[in-house]
Amino acid sequence: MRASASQARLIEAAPVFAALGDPARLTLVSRLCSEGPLSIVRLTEGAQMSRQAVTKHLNALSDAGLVHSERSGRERVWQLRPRRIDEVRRYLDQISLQWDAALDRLRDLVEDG
Amino acid sequence: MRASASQARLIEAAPVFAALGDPARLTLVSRLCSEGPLSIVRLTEGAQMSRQAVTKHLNALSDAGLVHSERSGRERVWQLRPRRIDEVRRYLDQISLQWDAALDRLRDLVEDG
DNA sequence: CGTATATGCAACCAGGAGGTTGCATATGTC
DNA sequence: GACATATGCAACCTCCTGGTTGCATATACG
Repeated sequence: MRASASQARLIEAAPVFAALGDPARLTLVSRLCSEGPLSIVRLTEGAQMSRQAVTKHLNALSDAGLVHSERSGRERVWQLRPRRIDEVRRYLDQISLQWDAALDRLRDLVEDG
Repeated sequence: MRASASQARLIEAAPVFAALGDPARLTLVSRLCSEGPLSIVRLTEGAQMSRQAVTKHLNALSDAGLVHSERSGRERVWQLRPRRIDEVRRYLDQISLQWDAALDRLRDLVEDG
């Protein structure tokens, strides 16, 4: 596995990180975690912003593949996509692995030189 | 562990995710991973932006605790803080755990009801 | 049908993010 | 000291983000 290949894969994670990088959105994710699938109105209760703002954040999370929704009667119910979370975790594992490998190479350089 | 407590901890991760949520910054992180500590000029080579822009991104990563720097002669050398990466990974573990717990609760509700 | 609820959509607005350029400062080298 | 290199700092600009409000639409319910 070349560094450039794994780097290209890592860069794909940027939109996901960006989606998680907002306190309001992280709060929504957390609530969907602890309370399960919820409608927009339910998610707006307790969130200190308008329903429309909540919808915007949910769409941002959806674009990143972190949540998905389904219309149910006159409600739209949102829930998490845990798979995507696991993918992000694997991205971070990749960073750690690359870092460990870099440390090894540096050590070898010192020893060889 | 109450949900509100773990949620509060999760929200603290937002700035770290935001720092990783930019392709340019993820590229810098990746390069520091694969090439080890680098000066600003070295990091600017290959990055398609000015040295000052690179510095801004490095400062953003630094604010999030993901990198740190040290002056060495007339250079400033930047390197990763792998500990912070591990912390973020633990945040994601927390999301997954909460999600699994939520699924269990939902299943119990169905069975009990 | 009429009414209340839940959502969708669009216009609008302030502030910050990400980029640039220009210039000042610090360090290495001769 | 003179010169080249590496960085720091500030002003400036553009665009996107995150928020709002207002109104339209869809569904439940009597």
